[in-house]
Amino acid sequence: MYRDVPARIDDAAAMEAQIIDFWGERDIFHRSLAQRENGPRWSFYEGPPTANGSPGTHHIEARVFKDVFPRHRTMKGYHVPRQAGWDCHGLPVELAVEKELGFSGKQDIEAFGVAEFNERCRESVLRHVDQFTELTERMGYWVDMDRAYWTMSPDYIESVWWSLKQIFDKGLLAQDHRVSPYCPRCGTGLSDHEIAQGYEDVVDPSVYVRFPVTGGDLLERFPGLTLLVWTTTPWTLVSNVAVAVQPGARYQVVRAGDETLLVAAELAERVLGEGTYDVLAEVDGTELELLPYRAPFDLVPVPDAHYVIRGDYVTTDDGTGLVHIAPAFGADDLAAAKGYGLPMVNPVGADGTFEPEVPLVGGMFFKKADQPLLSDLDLRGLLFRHEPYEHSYPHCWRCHTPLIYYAQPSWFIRTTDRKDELLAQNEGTNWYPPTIQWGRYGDWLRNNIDWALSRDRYWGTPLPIWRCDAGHLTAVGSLAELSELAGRDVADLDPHRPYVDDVLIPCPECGVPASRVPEVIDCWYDSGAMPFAQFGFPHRGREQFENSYPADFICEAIDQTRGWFYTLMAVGTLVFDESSYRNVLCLGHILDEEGRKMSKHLGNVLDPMQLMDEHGADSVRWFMLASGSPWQARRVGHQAIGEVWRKVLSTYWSTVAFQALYARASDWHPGGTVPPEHVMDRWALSRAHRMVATVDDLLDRFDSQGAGRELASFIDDLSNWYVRRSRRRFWEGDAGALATLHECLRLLTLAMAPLTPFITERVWQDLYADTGPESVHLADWPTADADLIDEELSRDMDLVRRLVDLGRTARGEAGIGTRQPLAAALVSAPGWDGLSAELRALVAEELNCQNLESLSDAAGDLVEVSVKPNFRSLGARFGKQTPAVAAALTALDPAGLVAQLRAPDEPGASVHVDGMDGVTVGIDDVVITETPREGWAVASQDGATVALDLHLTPELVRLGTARQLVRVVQEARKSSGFDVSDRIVLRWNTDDPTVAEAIDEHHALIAGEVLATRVERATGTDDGFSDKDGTFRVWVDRV
RNA sequence: GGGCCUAUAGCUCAGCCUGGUUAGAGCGCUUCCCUGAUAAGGAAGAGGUCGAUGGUUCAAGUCCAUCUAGGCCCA
Repeated sequence: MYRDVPARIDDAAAMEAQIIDFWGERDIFHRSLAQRENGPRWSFYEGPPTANGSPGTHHIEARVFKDVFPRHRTMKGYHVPRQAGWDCHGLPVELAVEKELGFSGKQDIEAFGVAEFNERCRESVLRHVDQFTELTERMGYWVDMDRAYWTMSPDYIESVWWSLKQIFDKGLLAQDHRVSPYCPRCGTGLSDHEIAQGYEDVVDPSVYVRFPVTGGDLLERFPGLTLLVWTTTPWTLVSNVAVAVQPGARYQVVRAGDETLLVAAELAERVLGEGTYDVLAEVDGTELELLPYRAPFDLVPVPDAHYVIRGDYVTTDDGTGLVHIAPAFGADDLAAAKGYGLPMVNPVGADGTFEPEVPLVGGMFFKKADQPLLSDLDLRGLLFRHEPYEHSYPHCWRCHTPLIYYAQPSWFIRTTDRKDELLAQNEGTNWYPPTIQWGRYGDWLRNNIDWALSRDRYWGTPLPIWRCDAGHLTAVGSLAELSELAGRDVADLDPHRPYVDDVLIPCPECGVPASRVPEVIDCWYDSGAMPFAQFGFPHRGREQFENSYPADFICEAIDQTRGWFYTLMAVGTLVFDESSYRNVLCLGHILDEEGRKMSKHLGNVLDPMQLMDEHGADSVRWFMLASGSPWQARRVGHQAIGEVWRKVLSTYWSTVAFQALYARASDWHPGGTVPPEHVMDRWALSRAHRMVATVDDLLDRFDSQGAGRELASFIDDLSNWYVRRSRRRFWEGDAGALATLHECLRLLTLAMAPLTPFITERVWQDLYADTGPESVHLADWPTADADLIDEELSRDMDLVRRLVDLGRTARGEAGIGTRQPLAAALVSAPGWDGLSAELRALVAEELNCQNLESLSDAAGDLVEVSVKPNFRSLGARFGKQTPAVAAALTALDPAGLVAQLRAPDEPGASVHVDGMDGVTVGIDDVVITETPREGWAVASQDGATVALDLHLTPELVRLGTARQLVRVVQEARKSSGFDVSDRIVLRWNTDDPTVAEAIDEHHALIAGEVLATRVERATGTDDGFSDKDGTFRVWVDRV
């Protein structure tokens, strides 16, 4: 028996809260996993959100997609364990804590104490994880949070250590001096994918500086020769050691005013201005090699330097083609300078300021040094030109400090050694959308550079490498291993700094004490290691790991292409020679209603909890899944989410409420199967089974938008066609109708359950839990029965609905309401002749016409025929000749042509076309439109015509009046709050004798329609209900 | 400078892979209709050079090229 179902859900959030309690009380999530334990495995990896702040609306997006596909697969019988995870380490957490403590750099942390600082970091993580847990539960994301992996847990760290040791043993983990972007505020280098997050547009000086040549043949030929050098980082000029030119490029010695300048031929005009100089000579870049010059500054000693060198990377795209070289501050610079044995000059300290003893700029932050240096150059006449230059420059993604390209020792993973394998792994990965694979992501892989792994920080996985004074390196793969090496039990040690730093081991090679290197690792490595570290593999969880690797499905937003998607693939490929995922769904970002990124800065952030409390989690979920394309940036707003409820979920609910209302009213119980006989029932079931097959297929292909579209369209068909057309049968308690809607709603509820788990659970509890599994989420995915899918009936029903629409159009244009019965309608449409009597009756009833006839049966004179070529079918047959055939068809007498085409024993009509032989067209090659000549209200579209007989007899008018009265009485019943099965006494009154006559004549019909036990004429004229013209008045009383 | 995405009604978006001669939906506006479930539903009206140009084709919103604008990502 159904539960009593309210007509409306007024408070979606309250309903959802009850459902969350229900799931919790009955442990439905865990049971949904347990009951599939023996099913085939479908492996999903949860990308851990960084627990460094409060969750935002964009977290709902990714988490909905991570929920819907595992739910679908689970219903289909797969075992889909879902372990939650939290990304605990890293700069973001440290920065948040620094901010809380009011720190401004590493010195403060050292003074405060690393142990205490890391304890604060741990607390901060716990705090933020609580908020994520709350969001996750509220939105109905089913993921196992009781067994969540924490990247800061000792088990996890040990797994990471193990994998790093694997990589170390393969010779792929090494320390190197390299120029890499470095954040002077945070005091650490950043990896490439971190830099990717932090480009900001800035205005830097673009300066052209004179470097006077001090020797060589060229100077003898051109006294006063000066190199014109371009740079956007004037502060690096202090550390200049050389100038690089492109070998093979042409350089010109030019006379401009009283100066003799050297500049790339291609750039001379752009730099100097057209017609302002004379070219004195032209030389190749190689001829300039070793040409000495005077450095722009003499603030720090730079021995054995300051001459022109070759630089293959130098371009003549911008600047002057003469590139200033400062090896400490540019990767290319360092490489080019190395070949000449040039010194590396670095007067900038780790905090980003010039060494105090440097004249002019000592103690100054590097960026701040540009201005005084430029003024000095200007004073000395070396500044040729100075203009602002807007470009994007990398900044620290957390603290927004401009990064400095800085030579320093760092630990790298040599991913470039495994580039081909990474490309091969990518080849075997399915990307949604596919363009990412060889677009954005493939591009990144092809330009792969080594992974800068180390961070000179505190709160992170310590790099498990011990080094002795002799420089021997020992990689350690677990605390047990460390205990063995150290000769004491450290199995229970917190593997974080500073505790792990206190463990010394005798170097296995030379026996002298070795201590851990000071660095921690990039937290992106932590998350990339989750496929095995989430189980603590290989120290524990071996079976779980082996059963789940690689993942069948992962999903995050597009910013992870160079983040998690990369680190996951890189770690997997390096450690196991196989990428850790097969299918990856890559989501577009969420924007605000104006199409801008959501950011605290702009104040356009939507609070996710508030959003769900206002609209319900189901509406928000549906919006994320089905509104617009998931892999494109989308705008989120209250209006769009509210519409989901009004259009989709509320319509679904009211159909459920309708079914429950009439099932209960007629004491109907689900159970015995009633074979669908009625044409509407057969149609609805066919439609429902097709919906199930379609949604299943789309969800298999990760197309939630398509699935949502199909579900919404089915809900619309069910509510606004099946139910509306079948209402009378429900009033009568028709078992076929009730059984059909029961089954359709069951299929719908199951198919929709992965998308909107709350409302479907509510419906399941109210209608289905009695006769099926106790939760919709413990049910099996429904099987689409191909035998019940009737394509012919679907096509016929489409025609019926088209004809009904046309009939309404015709009524609208004639100004005759649908309630006024008409005597006849004429119909012409392809397929009309094949329509069954019951479907024709449907059209007649819907159009309120007593008779339907075929227009082509009507006398020829009454009918106007027009013929239009059907280009689609003609084009396929006649190609180039299509227009000629079409023109010939149009020129023919339409009536004659149609007669020929319709003749039973002829294959078609032959048409004369100039220059062509034996052209024959069939009935499908034309669109025939038939319309009556006059006296009818007509509507036509695409070869279908409905014509209404507008002639009203007094009988028809009286019947129309009766229908008007019925309608008013129904309205009266409703607004009086009567139950649908209440019997009434109906009293009426009117001044119009023809109206009275109509009511008298049809009183039995009226009584039946409105459930009146008595119909009587009254005398009063006040109160009651009246039609809008006031021609009659009615009173209703419950019996 | 490179890569990718987007451009269709006032707004939000389908349609494009697989070309067919009257380009759709929702929201909003106007008029009308229907309604013993519905915050619904239906019809009509207003609103489109389908970003621009060129090409392929009998036929282009759809395929190709170039360009413009916006966005994302990278150097």
